[in-house]
Amino acid sequence: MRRILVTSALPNANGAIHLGHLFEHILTDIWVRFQRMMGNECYYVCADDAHGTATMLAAERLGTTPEAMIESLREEHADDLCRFHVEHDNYYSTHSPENEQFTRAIYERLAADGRTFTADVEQLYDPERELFLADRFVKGNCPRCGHDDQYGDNCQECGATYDATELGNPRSLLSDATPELRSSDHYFFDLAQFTDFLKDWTATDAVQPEVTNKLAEWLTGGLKAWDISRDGPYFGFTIPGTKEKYFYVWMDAPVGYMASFKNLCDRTEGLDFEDFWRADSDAEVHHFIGKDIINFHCLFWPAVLRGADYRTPTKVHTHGFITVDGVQMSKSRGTFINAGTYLEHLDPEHLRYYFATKLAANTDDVDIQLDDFVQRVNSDLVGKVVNIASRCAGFIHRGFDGVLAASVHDEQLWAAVTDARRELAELYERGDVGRAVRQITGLADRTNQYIAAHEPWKHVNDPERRDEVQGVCSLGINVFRALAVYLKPILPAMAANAEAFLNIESLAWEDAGRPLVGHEINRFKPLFTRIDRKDVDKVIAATVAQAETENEDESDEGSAQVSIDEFGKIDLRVAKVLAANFVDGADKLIELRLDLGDSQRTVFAGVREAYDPSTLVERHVVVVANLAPRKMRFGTSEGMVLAAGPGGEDIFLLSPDAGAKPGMRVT
RNA sequence: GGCUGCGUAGCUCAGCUGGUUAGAGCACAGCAUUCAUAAUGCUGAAGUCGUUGGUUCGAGUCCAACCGCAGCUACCA
Repeated sequence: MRRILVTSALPNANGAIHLGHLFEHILTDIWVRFQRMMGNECYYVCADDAHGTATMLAAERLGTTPEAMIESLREEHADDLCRFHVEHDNYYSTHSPENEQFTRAIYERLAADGRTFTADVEQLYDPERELFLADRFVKGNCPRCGHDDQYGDNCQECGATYDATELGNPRSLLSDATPELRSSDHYFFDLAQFTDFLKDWTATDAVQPEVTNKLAEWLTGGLKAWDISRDGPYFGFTIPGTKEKYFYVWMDAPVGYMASFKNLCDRTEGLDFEDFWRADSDAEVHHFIGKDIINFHCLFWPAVLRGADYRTPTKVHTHGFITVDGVQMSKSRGTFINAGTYLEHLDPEHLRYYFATKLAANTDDVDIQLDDFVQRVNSDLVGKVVNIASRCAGFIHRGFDGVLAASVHDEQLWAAVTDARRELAELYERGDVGRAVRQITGLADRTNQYIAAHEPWKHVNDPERRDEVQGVCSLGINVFRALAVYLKPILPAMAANAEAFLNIESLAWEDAGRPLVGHEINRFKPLFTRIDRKDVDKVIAATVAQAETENEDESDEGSAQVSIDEFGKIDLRVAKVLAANFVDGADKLIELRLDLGDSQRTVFAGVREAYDPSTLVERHVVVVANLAPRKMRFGTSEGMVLAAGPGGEDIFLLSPDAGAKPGMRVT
């Protein structure tokens, strides 16, 4: 039996849990649940990352203390994640006595062994707020291209990277004051001492190959010393032997993994911290992180552990980012979806399943396509997997008093299902969950084919074929049970419903290898509900509404409004319909030939249910003339005709009043 | 700019160390079916595998350049 400690990256204590956090915690949780099903001893800890200037400033703005603010957020975060069935053994905070103790002890060990040094650093200082300014709190002119309004680390316009002290006309974002250059002693961790160790370590399978490649960039370029101190005022832990020097948040954040685990050990009988963390521990430590923080987890963190004589991570599992419908999550688009908003309208397992279908052991970004989300859940889970149980259960109850057959009707099908558990276990272990899901739905397909081929509904009243009907439907139920086992790491609540239906104890992985025979099952009740696209739209609308309220408070950035310039980019024109035709093979589209005055073009419009083509010819419509052409199944659409209404039969095309001519700009 | 990764049917993706007519699911069309949460089955249509050049008897698969997308570029959490 393996002993495994698992962590997800620590959410910041400065905002709600959103889709990005959910992705990481759900994929970690799937792995953890799988390990537990395999009989391994697996602990999963996390915490809020509480420290930093941002926390301090946010608390100040709210008129409260950082401690009060982070504690209420911690509770909210833990609750949100719990409601998505993410099963942490401990959800702690980096602002904890354990963490302070570990961080200081690690630092003292590093300092005693000559792994640290101090040096003078010149930094911008806000004389009004009386604090040193991190790069994100300074703006000025880019030293290379001179562009205004650039942050202190790199230029959005020309891509240059530079030091904040190089900015022209710098100003503090906190006070608008002009920062002064001040020098201060900083404490450094001498990362370069660990270069050889890191070269070896990053080349092992402790990290994915593409991560190894990426890290080689830093390793061959020469590692710089890592500045681990910040000047006060700062919300964090003070560095031993100093006044007003604090550990940089990234110094104590990963130590927070240890602290959270220590806190768990202290209240768990028989669980020993040192068993997992001493240098020669044979337990495993797995970190799940996003690709934005690989340098912290694959360079700094292993080096710090090594230098402090702790064990290094067994594996760092790096994943990509979440996008929604192809673009980054955005508050104004309504795709910066918070956990709480989602839960008001949708089932957490819908999201768990959809994420699972997208999971692979690589660092590619994952795109959530809202239509795809609805379809996959409805057709895969409800239409295929759960449907097997649903269609078989009735026969077993009506004809056989709810008792399953005494033997397996089709050994070949059962073997395929049961043999899959070995490969599926490998896929879960590797994190190739999407592939596992595809195999599972493939088995469901095969089983639906099998049931259709034997047509139990035809033979159920034929006394001679009663045994066959019972056999077929019993095997269907058994396959469903095996699939519920395979899906249990992803869908724990659905699995629990299945257990109740099947009248069995908690499903274990090896149950997929043992059929239920001569067993009485309970009546079937829907185990899983389908998604209504309208509920997805409600989540989007609620998120947009939130963004708008936030904008009223601080109309800083990310406004849901568009500027006149942005509106001006959209070229709306009056067009005359020259021809309109049905499209062969399409039941929603009409192909329109439009006259835009100086040009003609073809546009496909989804208005067939509402309009007869012949009534459209000669009428004027409003068209988006500079919309990127879109290739569709029946041809390329070169624009979009504007219409109002929810769709279907309720579509109403816009028209200009009499006198408008084709080609006229709509403004 | 440098680096990492990605670019295969309308959409999501498989295609391992290069080898016969490029696969699956969703969506779409037709047919069948009615046991099932309008679920299921069968059939079909759909791709110059980002572009160009190269290596090879043979390349989606290897190499180069280019184009596009995403991310990183160390005190932003």
